[in-house]
Amino acid sequence: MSARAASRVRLTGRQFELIAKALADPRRMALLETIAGEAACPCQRLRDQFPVSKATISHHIKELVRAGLVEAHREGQFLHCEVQRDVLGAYTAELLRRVARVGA
Amino acid sequence: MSARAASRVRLTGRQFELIAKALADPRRMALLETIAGEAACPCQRLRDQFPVSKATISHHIKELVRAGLVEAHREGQFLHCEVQRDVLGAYTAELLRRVARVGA
DNA sequence: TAAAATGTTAGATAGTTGTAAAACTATTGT
DNA sequence: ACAATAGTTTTACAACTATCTAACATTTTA
Repeated sequence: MSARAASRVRLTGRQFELIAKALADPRRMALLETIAGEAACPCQRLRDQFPVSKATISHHIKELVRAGLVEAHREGQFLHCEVQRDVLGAYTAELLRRVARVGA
Repeated sequence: MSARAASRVRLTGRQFELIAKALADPRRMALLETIAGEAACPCQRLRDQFPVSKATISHHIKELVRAGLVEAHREGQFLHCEVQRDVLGAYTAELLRRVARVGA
């Protein structure tokens, strides 16, 4: 099902770039992994697990949302973050497509 | 076969980071795509297609090799570059694994 | 209302990096 | 040997970015 879902997502060239950059920072990648480990992860839980300021977390979340890898919605004072696996799937598919074997 | 080949490659955490960073720059990504489009691409062909100095091309190639995405071997005065699709496959597999659905 | 908790924004700083010019090495051709 | 070609390395610089502190807005709780 995840492969079919990924094929439904259409990435623009710009989004492809944003995703690649978002994934390039190790800390941000780690944050994404933590978000992926929870159904709906509030930012505060991220602060408990990483030795970074809340400003930095906020910044990284913004980049992940901008890339489309994460969706965030407020619930009162909390910001719930949810990973978008279909977008990541579309990225890996496009990545492999761009480097596909010639004439195959 | 490409999926089986990818599963044979084992990425260290360090290499995972290097690959992510190597893919993050649009120009370097474009170079990788061009390399992938040829059986064995000499650097000079890259210079013809991109408006960058040879120093810059050399630098990007070095990063791609460092990440393991490209293998290069000299043949006389030429440097032939070849994309390592199994490494890229291992990267995408590891990426999806790290963000896999919980308990699935 | 006051205080506490959660997250955002603005500004500053330190580190990283993409780029080119220039000097260099190494190979090929005349 | 000389010149031309292919690529590397060094150095320098401008742009970007991860990070923090401090001030702010918003929501919950006492």
